[in-house]
Amino acid sequence: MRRLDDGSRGVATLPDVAERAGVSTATAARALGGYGSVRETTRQRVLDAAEALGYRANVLARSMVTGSSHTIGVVISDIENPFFRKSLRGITDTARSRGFEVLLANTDEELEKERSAVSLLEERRVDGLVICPADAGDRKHLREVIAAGTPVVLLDRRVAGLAADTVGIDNRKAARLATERLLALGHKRIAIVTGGTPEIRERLVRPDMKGVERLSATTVGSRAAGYRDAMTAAGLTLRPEYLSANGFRREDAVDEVCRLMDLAEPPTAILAFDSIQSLGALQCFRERGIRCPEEVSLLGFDDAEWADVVEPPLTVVTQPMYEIGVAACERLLDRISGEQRSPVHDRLPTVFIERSSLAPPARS
Amino acid sequence: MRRLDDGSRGVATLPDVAERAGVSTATAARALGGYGSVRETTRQRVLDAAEALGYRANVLARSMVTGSSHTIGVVISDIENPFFRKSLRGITDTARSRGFEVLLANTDEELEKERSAVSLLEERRVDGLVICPADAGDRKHLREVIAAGTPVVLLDRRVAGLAADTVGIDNRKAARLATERLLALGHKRIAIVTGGTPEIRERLVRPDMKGVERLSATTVGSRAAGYRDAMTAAGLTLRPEYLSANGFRREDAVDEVCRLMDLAEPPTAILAFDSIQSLGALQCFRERGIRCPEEVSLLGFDDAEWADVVEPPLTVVTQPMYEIGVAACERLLDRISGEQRSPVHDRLPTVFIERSSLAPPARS
DNA sequence: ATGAAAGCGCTAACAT
DNA sequence: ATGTTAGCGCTTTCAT
Repeated sequence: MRRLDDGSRGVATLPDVAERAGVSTATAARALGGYGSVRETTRQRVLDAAEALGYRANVLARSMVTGSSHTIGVVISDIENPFFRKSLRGITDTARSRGFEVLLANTDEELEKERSAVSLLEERRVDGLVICPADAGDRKHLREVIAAGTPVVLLDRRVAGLAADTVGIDNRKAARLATERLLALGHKRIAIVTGGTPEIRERLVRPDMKGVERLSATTVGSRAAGYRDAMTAAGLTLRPEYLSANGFRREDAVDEVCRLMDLAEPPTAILAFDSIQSLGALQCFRERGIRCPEEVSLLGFDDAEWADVVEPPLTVVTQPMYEIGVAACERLLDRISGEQRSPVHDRLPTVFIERSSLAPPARS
Repeated sequence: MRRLDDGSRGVATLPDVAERAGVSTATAARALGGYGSVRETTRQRVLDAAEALGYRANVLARSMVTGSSHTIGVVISDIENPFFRKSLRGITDTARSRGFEVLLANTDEELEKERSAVSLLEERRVDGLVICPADAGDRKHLREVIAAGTPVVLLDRRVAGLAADTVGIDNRKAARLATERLLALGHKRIAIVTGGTPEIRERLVRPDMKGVERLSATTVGSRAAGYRDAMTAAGLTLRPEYLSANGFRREDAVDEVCRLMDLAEPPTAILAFDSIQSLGALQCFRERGIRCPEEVSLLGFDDAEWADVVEPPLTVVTQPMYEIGVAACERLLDRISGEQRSPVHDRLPTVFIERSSLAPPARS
């Protein structure tokens, strides 16, 4: 064991193992790495020596010469969000099963944090990145990392003009279907709680929600477009006051839903764009003593683990969160192992789970 | 930019920057790293060259020579568990603010996965580890990594005889207090849903729960001991059928709580050892049409984000999950930067949050 | 203040 | 089948 005296950790290195086994480092490396050819007896000798010394390969050193760190970076906005958390699990499970480790970074939807995360991960020479890009703003850093040759796959949100694979769902269709369900129940006053930023709100409230589908925040944009499609197809006029985008946090949603319910003509149904927003709506109902679904129906995106245990049990459109993570990671790993093709956009199917938060509108 | 032609990524290296700036690599390194001494004009020239080439330091190479990867490994059982995920957020936030990255591994409470996770993280030369050790079994791998000189801090669970810092709460006291609250309400038939394994169950059901406090699964053990302390202090006899340990997953908890409620003399109050168990209990109540708290009271550990929105809103004993993560990470980082002291066991305070899932026992 | 040169621990030609 | 050797990109003495 080398350098035990100079204060450093007493870790055995390849030369140590080689010496003990009485072979060259090359042979030791071959035996340990299971490549090239080594006589069986030699291999055994090396393995024994490694075992005896408690040898652990230094993956960093290996990465330096092979140029591959066998690490992927995951950049998501918030691990607290059920969507990302479950996707992350899909990513890590897949990565590990293929011998990759995962470096994690939270951005809290802040562009600056996203930039620094990407930068730090680049410095660590990750072999690729799974990113859920911040909703708006400059995408230079993403363009650069792709240009530098690092494969990137986008999770959940699509970014126009970026040469990266994308994995998510068909948001526009899912939102349209969800809205149609509400419409079929007889609802006409349907509000959306998007969790978007104030800037997004400005786009939402343009006449006829024109151009929302081209919002940089593609998830919100697409879902909003799906909502608009269904509403206009039903011959309904869009009310700007039913289009909410007040921030992605739960408190924001509580405030927003309360505002909605305080309207002279409150909505009879609410479509919440993610589980945090649903939770906010539920909290508002509880605080105000508003009965759901008698007074207002609630339809949410994402089947959080608590969705069937709240009051009322929540009817949801669920995305295959874990599978989205798996698919994203697989796409990435394929690219890393050299697959060449133009960017693909995977759209996984959603599922409608009927529970008890929907009812026809009350006669008023 | 080197090797752009041989197919590798077009990343600039230190020599590239040095060449362009017309200095040696040593000077370039000094300018970039901000150490040693460099003339101001030289430094500027190097910085400009780096900027122009889009130079990103290769942290791996740096690690090789410095011996520090500025990375910590986090080994937890399941990121889906609110406790771990909030702790993880505390860990990552703290690590990042001090310039460290986080490598994540899930173990699903499986010892084998824990072993391999620790091993893989060691190979990556993490500077330290935050581990929530599997509940039972052999701890050789932990002992070894500590012996090899890698600092380790234990999250949530304590392991007897391991020279590692621990960060968690005073589980025994928290459980005793929780049980006393139930007792004060008049409950005598109080069950615990621990989420432990069948092996743990065997220890639980020994006469008078003797020796539970010495269980290898220290969280369950300590909490069970706290429960026992309160029950015996109140002069109550322990009923083995009220001591449940059927697995940590939600379905396990559902089954177990249903079994409890099917007893000839079902408990009038249940103490759930984590939020997953609480969720399971709630689901059982819902499926069986059991009214809570009228027919049975439920007191849970951990304040999950849904706790105030379920029916009934859940009364809980909450651990400062985020703060536990922060403290664990800080302990670890201090050790990494050379702090020497005998292992400490931080016990952060718990908070009791009164909501609506507790009531006096029904007259029967 | 700056440069030359020796590694960190490993892999990968190229020899033998 | 095995050994020799030259790096991977960086930091760090030791000179100058």
